[in-house]
Amino acid sequence: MKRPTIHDIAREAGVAKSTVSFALNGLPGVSEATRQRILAVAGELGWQPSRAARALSAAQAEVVGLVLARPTGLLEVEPFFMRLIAGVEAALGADDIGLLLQVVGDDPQHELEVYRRWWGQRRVDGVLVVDVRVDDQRLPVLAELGLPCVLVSSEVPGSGLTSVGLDTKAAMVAAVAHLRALGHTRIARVSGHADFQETVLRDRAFAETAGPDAVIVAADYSGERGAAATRDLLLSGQPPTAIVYDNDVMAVSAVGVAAELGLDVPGDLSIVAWDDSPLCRLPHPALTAISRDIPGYGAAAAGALLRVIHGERVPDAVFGIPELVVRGSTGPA
Amino acid sequence: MKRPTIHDIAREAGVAKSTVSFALNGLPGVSEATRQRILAVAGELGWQPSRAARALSAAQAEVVGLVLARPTGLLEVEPFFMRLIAGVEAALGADDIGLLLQVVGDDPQHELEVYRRWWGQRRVDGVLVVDVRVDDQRLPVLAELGLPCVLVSSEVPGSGLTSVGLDTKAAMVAAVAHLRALGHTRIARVSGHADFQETVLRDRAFAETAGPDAVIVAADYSGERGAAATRDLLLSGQPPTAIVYDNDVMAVSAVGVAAELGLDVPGDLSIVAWDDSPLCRLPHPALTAISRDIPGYGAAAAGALLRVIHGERVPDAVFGIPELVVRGSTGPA
DNA sequence: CTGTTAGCGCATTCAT
DNA sequence: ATGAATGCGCTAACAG
Repeated sequence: MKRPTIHDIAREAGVAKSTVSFALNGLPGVSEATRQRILAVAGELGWQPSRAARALSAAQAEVVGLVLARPTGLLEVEPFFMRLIAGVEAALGADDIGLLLQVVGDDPQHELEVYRRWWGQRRVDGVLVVDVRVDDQRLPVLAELGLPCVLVSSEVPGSGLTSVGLDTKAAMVAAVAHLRALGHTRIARVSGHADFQETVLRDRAFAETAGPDAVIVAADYSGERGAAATRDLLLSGQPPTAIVYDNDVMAVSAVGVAAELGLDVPGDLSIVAWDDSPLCRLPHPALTAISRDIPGYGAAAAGALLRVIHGERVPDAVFGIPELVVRGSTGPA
Repeated sequence: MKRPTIHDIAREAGVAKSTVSFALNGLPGVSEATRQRILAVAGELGWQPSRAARALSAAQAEVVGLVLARPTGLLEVEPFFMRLIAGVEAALGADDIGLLLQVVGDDPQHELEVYRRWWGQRRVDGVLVVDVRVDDQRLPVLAELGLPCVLVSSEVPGSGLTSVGLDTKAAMVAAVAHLRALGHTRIARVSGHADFQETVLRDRAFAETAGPDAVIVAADYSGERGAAATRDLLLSGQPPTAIVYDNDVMAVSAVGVAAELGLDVPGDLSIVAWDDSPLCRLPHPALTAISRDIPGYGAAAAGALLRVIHGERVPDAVFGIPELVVRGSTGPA
């Protein structure tokens, strides 16, 4: 009544353990007849390989890790991560690789500590790294540790680490062009964490697209900061007629701010969200948004990680084509 | 330049492997002097235990699993899970137990398949089970497999499985009492998945509190269904003046519906959300909500799971005291 | 084609 | 107090 082992199968089938191992792993060196018999016995016994034993022997955990390092107040309402994870697991599932998740506060030291432990104990074979910052202090450590990883981020030239990115520029162009076409000239943007690399890229893309003096107010992806930034913009001397937000959460909060100030959306203010999670359909009017295939993105990143773990040298990649989904929150200037 | 093992430490310190093992694990049978020397050497060498070896030897994965089985459209915007996970890991971190996460579509068979694999391969030592349904088909399987688990749910009498729940009745009473005090008499409720056990409990609590003929419209936690239910209610012959929602997402969408219908919140409609995630502060007015310590709840459930894994018989428990946080979305009838 | 054997790194029992 | 020996379940190199 205990877990059957290869040894049990061997005894039951009247062959040697190694024969069983070969048969089970589809390796040559076993006659088709014996292989079938072994498989049958394994099936009857309900045998499943022991992960621990396999991991020890193969020196492979068959697990990849993901650390989420944001204050939970930010994490829990940010749909991006669950969507990413869903995609990651789709790619991992085929090889039956597990995903070890760790959410740590906002402490980069803590995050590095997790990587050191995970890799030191070979608890994971590699990790996916999100929220890459400018001059990210994690990157050199990761490189030095030799922990296989893929940056879920645009490329980071000096790092020597593989990245899988999204086309930020194209997305920004789509958003701004849409607003321009509606006649907007005073277009502003409320950005995410100022020291995320992605934010800097969007800053640049926005400046190149909306003009160098287009206003950007820095926020941090949270509803609070997003709302505050929106208030600042709308109560300023020259309020914008359209605002592009760096995520859905801040864009949703902007609808609230408009209501609070008695402004009509999109009559007085057009709003563009970024990511296009189901959050965009919560407010009225529903939000026009930059839409990207986040699950697909996660799957691509996970696929790249598997190859990196496998020892391949994987080139940086850019995933997918952003699209603008027009809903009620944008209208003529 | 490769990973040091206990053997290396033993050689370096001039003792036997077992002595090193004893010293490292704080077991008696080693002189204090040797212990110190061994610890010093281990530190110099940067030794870390191999998880795979330890797991094989101890027949313990030191990992617990969590399967999330909802359509991703629902998962990604539901803050509950990330908050729960944050709490779970807080409890797991102390013992350095990992959390293996698996998101599967909406397929209960698929979920059971995951449990069978995880347990068959001893990839996890136990699991946390969420979204418990009425006559949940997973429960007997879990019990039969002998996979240690804790239901993140109110108790399920016949199941033989340990549960950690929240005080649903108290929460409902708080919500309804608040609305009653404001003079509301036509109070309705928009519920989550009809076949979740929690929904049934809330149905009953609502009927007991708001009166047996208080209207309940069944939805599924999604913004779409929540909005549709709200529309149904508000466009009916006797529209309610207050609605209690089973989660934050549907409550936020209700603000949108009110705006769409030209109704004032809370002037024409009072809204109570359930969970009190940061989502509640996104709309204007901000949402009054039933607040529960979800991270704490997750930690409690994880703690119970650890004890179950340890072989203890853990009694069902109810965690924490729900509170009503009053914000702008509720007002006099 | 099949069986024997020796690790993987750690825990632990049993002698010394 | 310390060291030698064995097993966890699987893989793989080797000999038969």
